[in-house]
Amino acid sequence: MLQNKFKSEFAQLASKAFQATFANKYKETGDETVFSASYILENIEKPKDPTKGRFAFPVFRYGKLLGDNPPSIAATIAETINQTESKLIKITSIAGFINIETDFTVEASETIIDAISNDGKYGSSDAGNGKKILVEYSSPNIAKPFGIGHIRTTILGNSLRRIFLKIGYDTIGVNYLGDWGTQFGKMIVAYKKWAKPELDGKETVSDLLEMYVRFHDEAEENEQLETDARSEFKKLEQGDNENKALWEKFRKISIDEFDRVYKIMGIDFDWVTGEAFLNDKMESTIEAFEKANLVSQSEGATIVDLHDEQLPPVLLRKGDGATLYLTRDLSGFLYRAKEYKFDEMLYVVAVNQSVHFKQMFKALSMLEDAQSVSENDKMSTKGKHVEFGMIKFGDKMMSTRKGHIIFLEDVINEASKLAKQKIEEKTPDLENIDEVALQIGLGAIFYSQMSVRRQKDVNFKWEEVLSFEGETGPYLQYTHARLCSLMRNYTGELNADIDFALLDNREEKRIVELVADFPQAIDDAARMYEPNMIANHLIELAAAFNKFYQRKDKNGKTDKIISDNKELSKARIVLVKAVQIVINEGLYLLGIKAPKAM
RNA sequence: GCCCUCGUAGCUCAGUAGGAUAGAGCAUCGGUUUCCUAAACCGAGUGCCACAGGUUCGAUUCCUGUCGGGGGUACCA
Repeated sequence: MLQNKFKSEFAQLASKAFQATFANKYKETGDETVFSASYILENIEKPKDPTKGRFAFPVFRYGKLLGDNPPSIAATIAETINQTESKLIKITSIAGFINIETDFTVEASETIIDAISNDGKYGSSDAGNGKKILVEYSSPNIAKPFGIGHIRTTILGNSLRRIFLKIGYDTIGVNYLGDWGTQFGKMIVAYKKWAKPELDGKETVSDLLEMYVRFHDEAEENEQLETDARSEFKKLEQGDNENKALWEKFRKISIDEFDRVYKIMGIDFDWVTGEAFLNDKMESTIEAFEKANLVSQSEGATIVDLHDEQLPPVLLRKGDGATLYLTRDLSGFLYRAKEYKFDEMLYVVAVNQSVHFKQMFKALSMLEDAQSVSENDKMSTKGKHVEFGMIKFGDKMMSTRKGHIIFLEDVINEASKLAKQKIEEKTPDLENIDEVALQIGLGAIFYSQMSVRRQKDVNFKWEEVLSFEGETGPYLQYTHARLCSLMRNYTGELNADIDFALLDNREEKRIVELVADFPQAIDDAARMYEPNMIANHLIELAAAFNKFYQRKDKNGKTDKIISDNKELSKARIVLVKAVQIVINEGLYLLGIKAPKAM
């Protein structure tokens, strides 16, 4: 990264400056590490207020060591550095901070050339080379519709997959369908009781949902239904033909439906699997725990006691012998560990399942301990629950069981309908209106999920998801369309001979910095499993650009990007191109399409 | 009861490897277009950063406790 060039230049010079100016004290302290270039490099920070400087280095910790006050130290070091006539950086100091300004022409030219020459690859890195990461996300339940409740895992996971690919990981996006479990007992009971013969073979997911909701309604009055459901599921697990046929039917209806919705949304997976896939792997999982002497019987169930006051035991088998979700997840982990030898396994699942994952990782760790797996070969430490907050609707939690659900597709339709109205009003000549309207509608929905840190609970509000103004997906898309429009309008030459020094106003400078910092935003997002950090960065960049786009000159007239001043226009248009590349790529990482016009 | 998580402007939220006077959007009010896409831009106001301690030269950020919201706490997922 370009930043490192400036930072290490500073670190070298500052380290020397400390030696030169505080030679005696420097020796006395006996602590030379804090004066080393590498230590200084590590502690360079970015001021929250960008007008303070490109980078900053606080010297407070040197106060005691050097027996001087921080402002004075900062001033002395700054002065010394400035005497060395560095071409790359210029130093000022204030109140204990050394502020670093970079040579703007160097930063602008290198950043813009880097972005343009790499195009879509700008911001890519090899940080993850040789490493494999699995990202499990979306994972809808068969026989249930795709509700708004699944939106966060789907959008977050899709984005994380793209982010890790971007930084060089061998990335495998996994859709782990909920295609097994007691809920199928419920569905089977419901179907056998209430299926409409005339619908046979034509049932849709809504029909399935109707039965599911009816089951829960009636089960409140009639406990027998729950018992029946458990026994139907057990029959299914034992291979009962009729139940198996029903299960396959439900599964097919659902998967076809999911595929259709994923296609609309532009969500990709590398491996679509499910719980049922693990059916023949369950026995060996339970055996492994038995061999490790970790299994016991309790209240009729087969359990693994985690010996942890905070964690309930893992139930491998229920009292009736059937397996549970956790049993299947354990099997899934062991299978993936063996087949993929991953370096990380991310589970993008809501926070209300955190105990489940704690139990799972603890059980796996105990298993590996019992098997004397060496610390280096342990897989149990590589699982990570990437948890996110719940979606509420009108202060109520969503609940499929109560039929309390907003269909994702309704949200998509509503959003694109609104987008279409807006296009017809603003740019009626646009060619592919329906396509762009969908992209914008999805942009609004996707962004609404990315604009908040994942840990937070979110309230689903139509007016928020359908908002196209301010900090929204459509704002970013609009900015992108504007950038594309500028490039279409530019008819001048675009040779390599560009005078970057012409980009000298504050707005242009800010834009260059944000373009330069884009790779860092990607790394941060990956480190924190937090696409929100990319979304924030894009908003900042788009805002900086829009400000520049509409800035006025001394006479109060718009200072246009494309003007009679050919050299200036050329320098500005390459900046425009660089911004367009970053926004396009950033939106891609969030799973959002960037139309060229809207 | 215990565990996890969140608590920043009227509303929704940034501020995530502790730093310099805490920032955006929405909403409200006012302004900008003889058109490089006004889905934009400019201007105006608002904060005991839930509360109380602690660590630190420095805490919205880390630690402890309290209060409040949400989630979870063996045969659902």
